[in-house]
Amino acid sequence: MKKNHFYQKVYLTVSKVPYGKVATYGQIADLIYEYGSARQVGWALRRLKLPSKIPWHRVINSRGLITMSVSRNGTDWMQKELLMTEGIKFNSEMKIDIKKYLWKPNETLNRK
DNA sequence: AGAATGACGCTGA
DNA sequence: TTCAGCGCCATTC
Repeated sequence: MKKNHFYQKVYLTVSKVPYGKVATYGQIADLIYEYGSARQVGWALRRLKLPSKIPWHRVINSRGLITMSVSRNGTDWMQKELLMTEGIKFNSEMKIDIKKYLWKPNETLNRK
């Protein structure tokens, strides 16, 4: 893959998400690829093989939900387990308080 | 090369 | 606020 550079940036950005925080696909996409390519972030994580040093479980959709998909071979529920381990509380609908846990790249990441 | 798919997001109802 | 529809774009068939 020639565009492996794209994935590297995704992994790098995701790695910067601090413990107990979450980021959305759109947020990551906006940081590395400009607005509009949120889906490609999902592709990058899908290619990621486990176990991985990348905190991929901290990446969720804008609704504050874990995107469930049969294509993930069951890694979706694993994500929930990992997030709970980080102290993130889930709602009755497996929904988290994204307003509280959303990562702020502005403060955590060094300004560009 | 063309069409379908997908770990998403935004807007409108 | 929640649900459905349309749009984006790289990867895969």
